[in-house]
Amino acid sequence: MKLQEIRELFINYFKNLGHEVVPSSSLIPHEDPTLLFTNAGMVQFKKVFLGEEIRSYTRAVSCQKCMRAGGKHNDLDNVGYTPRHHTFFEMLGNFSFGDYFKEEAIFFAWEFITKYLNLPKDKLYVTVFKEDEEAVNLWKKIANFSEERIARLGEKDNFWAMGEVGPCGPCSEIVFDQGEHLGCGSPNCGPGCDCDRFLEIWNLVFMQYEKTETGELKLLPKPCIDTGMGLERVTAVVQKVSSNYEIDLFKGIISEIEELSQHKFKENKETEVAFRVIADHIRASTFLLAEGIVPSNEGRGYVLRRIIRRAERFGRILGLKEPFLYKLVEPVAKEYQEVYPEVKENKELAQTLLKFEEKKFLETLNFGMEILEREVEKLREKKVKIIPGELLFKLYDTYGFPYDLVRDYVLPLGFSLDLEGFETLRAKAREESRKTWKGVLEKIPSGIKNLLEEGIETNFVGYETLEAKSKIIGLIKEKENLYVITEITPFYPEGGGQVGDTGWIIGKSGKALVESVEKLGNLIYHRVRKIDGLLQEKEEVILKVDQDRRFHIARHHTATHLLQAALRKILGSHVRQSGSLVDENRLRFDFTHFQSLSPKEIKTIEEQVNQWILENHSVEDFWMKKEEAEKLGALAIFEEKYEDLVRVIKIDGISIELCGGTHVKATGEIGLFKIVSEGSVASGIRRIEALAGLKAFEKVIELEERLFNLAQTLKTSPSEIEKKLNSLIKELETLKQEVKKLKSINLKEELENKLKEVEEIKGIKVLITSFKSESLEELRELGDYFKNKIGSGIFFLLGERKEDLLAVCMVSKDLTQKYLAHTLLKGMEALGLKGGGKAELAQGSFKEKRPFSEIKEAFKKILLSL
RNA sequence: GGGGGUGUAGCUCAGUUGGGAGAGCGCCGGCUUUGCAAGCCGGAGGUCGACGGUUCGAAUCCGUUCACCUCCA
Repeated sequence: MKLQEIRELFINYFKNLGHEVVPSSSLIPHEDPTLLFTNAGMVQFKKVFLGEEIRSYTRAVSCQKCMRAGGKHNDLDNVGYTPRHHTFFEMLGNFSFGDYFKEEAIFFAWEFITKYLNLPKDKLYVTVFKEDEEAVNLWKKIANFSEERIARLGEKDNFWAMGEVGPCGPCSEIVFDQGEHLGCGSPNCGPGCDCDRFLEIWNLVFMQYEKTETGELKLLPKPCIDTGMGLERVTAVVQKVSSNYEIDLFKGIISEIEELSQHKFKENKETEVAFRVIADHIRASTFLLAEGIVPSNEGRGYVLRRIIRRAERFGRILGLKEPFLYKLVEPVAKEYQEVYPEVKENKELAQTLLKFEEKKFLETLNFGMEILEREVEKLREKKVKIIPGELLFKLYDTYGFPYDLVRDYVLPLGFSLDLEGFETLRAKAREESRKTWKGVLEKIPSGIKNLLEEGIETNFVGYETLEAKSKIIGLIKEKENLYVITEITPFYPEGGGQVGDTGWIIGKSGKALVESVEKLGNLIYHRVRKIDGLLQEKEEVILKVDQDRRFHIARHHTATHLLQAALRKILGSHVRQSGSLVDENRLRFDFTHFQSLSPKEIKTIEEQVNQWILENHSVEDFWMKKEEAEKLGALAIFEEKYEDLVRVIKIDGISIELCGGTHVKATGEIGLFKIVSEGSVASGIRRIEALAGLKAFEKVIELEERLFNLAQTLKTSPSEIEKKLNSLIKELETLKQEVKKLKSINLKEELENKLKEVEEIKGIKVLITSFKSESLEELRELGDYFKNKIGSGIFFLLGERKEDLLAVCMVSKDLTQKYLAHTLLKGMEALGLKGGGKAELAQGSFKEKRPFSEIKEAFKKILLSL
């Protein structure tokens, strides 16, 4: 049976038992900020289990894509060395939300495994929680198991909990005996053993308790079922192969790696590990990229980068030293595109990004290699034969150069490695990083949190109206700020990249200016200022949004949607929003794209957006189920949390986006759209800033005015500016040349006169003179002139500035044996000079001005004294 | 969120207790050559990432900040 068939069989089996077939949710858990990736089938049902969400069904079945890398579950470093570990895998599961419980769950599992997958009964065992006699009895009854086929294990293995508090319960795992030859040989070896012989294939969780904060276990009124069976693992068992990597799904991927590397999968232990790593990681990378995650140096993007780099490193073992991963996207897509369309849709994007990332890693490696070579050379000179832990760590930590590549390079050169030192430093750094974690800054006023806990919510009516009457239900003063909470409000609270509204709250005997509006849960609070008179609790007030400002914002927001649509149309569908800011003055849009936009592209984008504005498409908003919106192809921002019912903004024929913001009614209202800047925010992410409506018009006027002013200054018309400017530049250049010539003639005369001032002291040519110069640089140049002219000698030049005198002392090289410029200069310290320098050149300044003659005499004295 | 590193000419980089901003490649002009490759001579090109401080004087020392690389959370 193929993997594909097992997946279908499982889904259909439970579908026929009345289970709702729920599609896999995204690898990015939108509803759970504590989780980096979806790591189990139950993640998307978490809220249902917690009783915070109610669905129209009570039984569900799913095949969920999962990722275990980074975060709590991290299998990354095991992948390759074991036959079972994956970063990416699929999890089959059936769920009961207060519907059936233990007996049915066990029965279904048993029936599926024995009757549908036809696994031999004599190879099957189970483990149960040691206190769960109910499960023991059910297994005896349903599977006809004798006591020795049931292993009773402790809390660590067979008791499951969602977190510190919340639903939990015992679980039971179905174990498959792979045969004695894989066993550990221990006399205690049995179904609970960790060794390769007894393979856990299906975990059934019986959620029957709720753990309270005091640690007490309360019985749940409606116990639930959550099960999970790794698809790759069960397929391996069904297909009777000894590792997950030998199932049908990996065949195409493995043979492509063989083709590329000219090595065989099972050539030896080392190649086998490398093949597994690459096969696993390319699968994970393809799925992550297909979900819109881009390699970066933090969060999920960082995990992706690590996966790619790890694959790259193992590729080197197979002699793959050029980018190759991107060539493996194709065989991965082939296996999955039917079931996961996102893989097919984002295939090209995944290939491009992978290649880009691979190239970057090669650069990193080259750079690290250079440093390594240099350091190794140094060690050789010092006759050290151990690579110190500090060096290993520095290469790893600072330059991202993996330790095993260092090993491969230095071992043949006869070095050993201080691994212990390396690990110590690494552990220290890790500890340091964890320790300084500060947690999120709490800036929400406590009074508002209290209101939320009381269950108070605000009804937002700002989509329909800009003015509303309501009752004040909260007045909170906290530090400098005053907050007003009303039953309903037309004020849009900051969120979704759109700034909050401003406006006024008007009561019978008071008026307040709304400065900012924020939201906590469903509670909207206004921060207000400048109270005219007094607002009172429970009072009826009028809430009035600043209408002009709101329209400016709406134009910018709708323009943002048009911009995104235009970017996708012109640059490609890999463009995804990765941040956006909309206020009354501008819009800022960050998106994934890996090179800068050409002026031509920018122009085309501007033209497209303006074209759509002229076509005056209608802008509609409506609420719909999230799944339906996704089916329509609505663009959703990743990492953003969306409820089941979502608001959709549809610009007729152009774009559909999930969005909570405020918009214009038709694109024509935007009026004009103008991009003002394009640049980079981080690697792979570009930023565009643009203006809409009146703000764009104002910008154009401003540009026009500047042009006009420029023309006036240049005494020409705006159309002639370039011509005029060019001729001016040319003129300036010739004038510059002339001035230089004249100056040098003048200067030459002056300098020649100065040459007459040269005296001989102790047989040395000495020149002490002053200039009307304000810069040390000039004095140095003058000094150079004399030095060239006279050759051997000592030169002391003074310059005059507003506050002080500058001094430069130069000694020609042949005299530096006896006279040092900086010693000569230091000798003048008694006159208030500060400075220093080297043998040939010293410079400084006199803090207070002194007559030239005095300085000259002093300098001569010093010379004579030496 | 924290640690480490980098930022100097168009590119790759040097710049040594703080004391004259440099090299190679590229670019422009001239010469040499039948032409090309090359060679010779000359030239342009720098807010030394930004801001602030210390100092007579900062690319260099200190502080802040930004960007990029990298390890970790």
